[in-house]
Amino acid sequence: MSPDQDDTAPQVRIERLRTELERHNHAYYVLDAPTVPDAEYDRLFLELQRLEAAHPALASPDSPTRRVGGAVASGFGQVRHALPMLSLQNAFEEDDVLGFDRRVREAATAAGLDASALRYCGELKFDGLAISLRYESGRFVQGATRGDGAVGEDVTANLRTVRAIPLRLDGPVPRRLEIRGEVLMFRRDFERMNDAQRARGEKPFVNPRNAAAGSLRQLDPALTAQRPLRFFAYGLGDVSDDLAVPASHAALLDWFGSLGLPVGSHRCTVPDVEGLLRFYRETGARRAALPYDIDGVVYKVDQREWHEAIGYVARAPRFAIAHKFPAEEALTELLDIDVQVGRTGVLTPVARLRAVFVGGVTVTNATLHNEDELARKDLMIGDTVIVRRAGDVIPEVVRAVPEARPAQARRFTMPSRCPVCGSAAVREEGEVAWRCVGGLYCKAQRKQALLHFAQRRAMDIDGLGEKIVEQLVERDLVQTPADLYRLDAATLAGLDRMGEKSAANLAAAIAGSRTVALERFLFALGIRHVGEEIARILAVEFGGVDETLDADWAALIEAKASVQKHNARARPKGEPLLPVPLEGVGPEIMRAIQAFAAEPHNREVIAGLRAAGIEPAPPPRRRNGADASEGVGTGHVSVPAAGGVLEGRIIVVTGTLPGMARDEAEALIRQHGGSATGSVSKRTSFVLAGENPGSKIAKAIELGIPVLDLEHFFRMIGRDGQENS
DNA sequence: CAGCCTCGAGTTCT
DNA sequence: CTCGAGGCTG
Repeated sequence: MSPDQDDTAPQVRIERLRTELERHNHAYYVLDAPTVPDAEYDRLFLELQRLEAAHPALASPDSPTRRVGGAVASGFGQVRHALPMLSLQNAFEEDDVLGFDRRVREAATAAGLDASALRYCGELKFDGLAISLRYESGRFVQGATRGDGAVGEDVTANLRTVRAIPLRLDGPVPRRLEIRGEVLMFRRDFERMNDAQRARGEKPFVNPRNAAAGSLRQLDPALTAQRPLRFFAYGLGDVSDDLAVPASHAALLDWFGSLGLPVGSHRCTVPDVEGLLRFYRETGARRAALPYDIDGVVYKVDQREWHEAIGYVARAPRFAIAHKFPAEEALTELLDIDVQVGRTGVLTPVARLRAVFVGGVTVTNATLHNEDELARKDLMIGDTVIVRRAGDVIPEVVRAVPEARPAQARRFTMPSRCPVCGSAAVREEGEVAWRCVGGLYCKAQRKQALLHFAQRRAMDIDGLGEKIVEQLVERDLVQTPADLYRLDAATLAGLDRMGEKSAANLAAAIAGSRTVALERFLFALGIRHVGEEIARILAVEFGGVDETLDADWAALIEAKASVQKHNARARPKGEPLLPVPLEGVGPEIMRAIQAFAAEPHNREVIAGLRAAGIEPAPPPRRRNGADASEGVGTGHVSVPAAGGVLEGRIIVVTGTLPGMARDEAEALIRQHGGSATGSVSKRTSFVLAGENPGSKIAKAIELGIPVLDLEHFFRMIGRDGQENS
């Protein structure tokens, strides 16, 4: 370089500034110990920016100046993870942790390892977003969200702006190195950001987690750059070689630290499960003092080389588990109890609560289920109550705090009249629920009936949601489902929150729903006790709407009872077993259909629907013998195929399947001759589990029922995995 | 009649 | 997801 430019050529000065700024970033964001005043940092930063602007040839994507954000993305590309980002099994009770320890030791022993040498590493479970960072030759090249575990979104440009993420790693590292960790926001940063947000008249975020997620998904990286995001590394993804990588998990975290990656400060290495539980309790006690939110702790087998040997259950590693803190509870006031009217007229008491922040969201409503439940909890309006987010989602009023009951607290009684239509409300003998007897005269029931009719699993009228139905009923534009087909786009466009375009779309959706499978149509009618399953049975048995409604139900009830009596009798003489008519449909359901069919109003509605051009397509003809399906197959009907690989298997689907809706999976199961049910029991053949499976997994493990993931399932039905675009 | 097993129905918030 | 209740089995 030219010797006349002081002692520092721009190239050298730029490099020095970059190194120094990164060092300050590291001190501030990773070590939490600032080394220079902010003003000094800003001065250096500005100098670097100027130099880079003056020497474009010296620009580099890993310069700290790039952290302010580059070009605006028009969407996020997809990144297939070289190694899938698995989710962890959850433990809620100590017993679950003991079970985890037992399984780890069994698996280790079975793999020929000395279980007495086992160590565990305990660390915090950050409440943020899991991401994966790819470094090539120590340089940050790509970052992706977890997505469904297999494919995530490319958020490289946004992650570049996160100052806690080093753009270069410090030290010898594998040529290709993938770091897994969590992006999150510190509580104090979150508060400050929200204050600013409010000051600008913008909507504040609900909690640090949502703020972090929202910030990371900004299309403009410059916006992300202004958000105070942090990062903690906790795991390893794909690596090109193992040479520099430590053998224990605890050492791995230390190594991350030495490379310049932030790692959680609280962790432990212990020889046994007692040590883990101690760590859990200590962490729980310190939780509020941490600067960020955590939702539990994570335990991992410390010996990394044991991990593969210990193996995986379904999509989750068996060598690690997340021990969650109990559902967060909060105190609030029971302001009032409202009564909602459901599709079948059931009156449901709903608690109106003083807004309270619990488990990461603001809760204002909670169902109180029914009169008995209310009595059990002995709630009075005005009570201070404990609210919990049960099962991770649905808020629940746990109980009242009796000491805090004010003198003017009021007792609540179920109304004897429907709050919507004023009809009588009755509670049938032996039932828990009060019901409005108003039927379709009741606007609440009419609305719910329409919503049920339009729902995806019924007529699938896209765009006919609560808001629209509300207006259609209130303006008397629609009384019955048949009226829907008389609406035109112009009328629809006259509704609030409806433009020309959406009105046209809705009109098209309504018209398009006229071709429908018979079982969906029968389900859509909303006959009491007739859900999807019973509707399917009826469709297969009767093959038509009239055939179903005009059947001699009284005779069928009789016939079924006598056949069952006959079959139940001892038959030593080899008396033949009679085929049971309508298996799964008992007297109660039959009476409900009979009552529906006998109601002239229902017949009128059906006639109206038919006049509107609705022609439910029957499922393939039922075979009397055992011949193969010659059926032309009217299309989207899923009757169990005889002879499929899954014939006779009962399968339960739980969790989110990567790249596939739950219904699709269930349809697939039926296509291959299996049956899909909703609850795990001894009869269940196996459970098909996706991401974040629910309690069904626990039940399956308890009953010793196999758990498969989508890949295994595909293999089982002889279809290759990833065929979705 | 008791004890499963399923299905139906209702629900919260983003 | 959870609860209630109908259907079926022993």
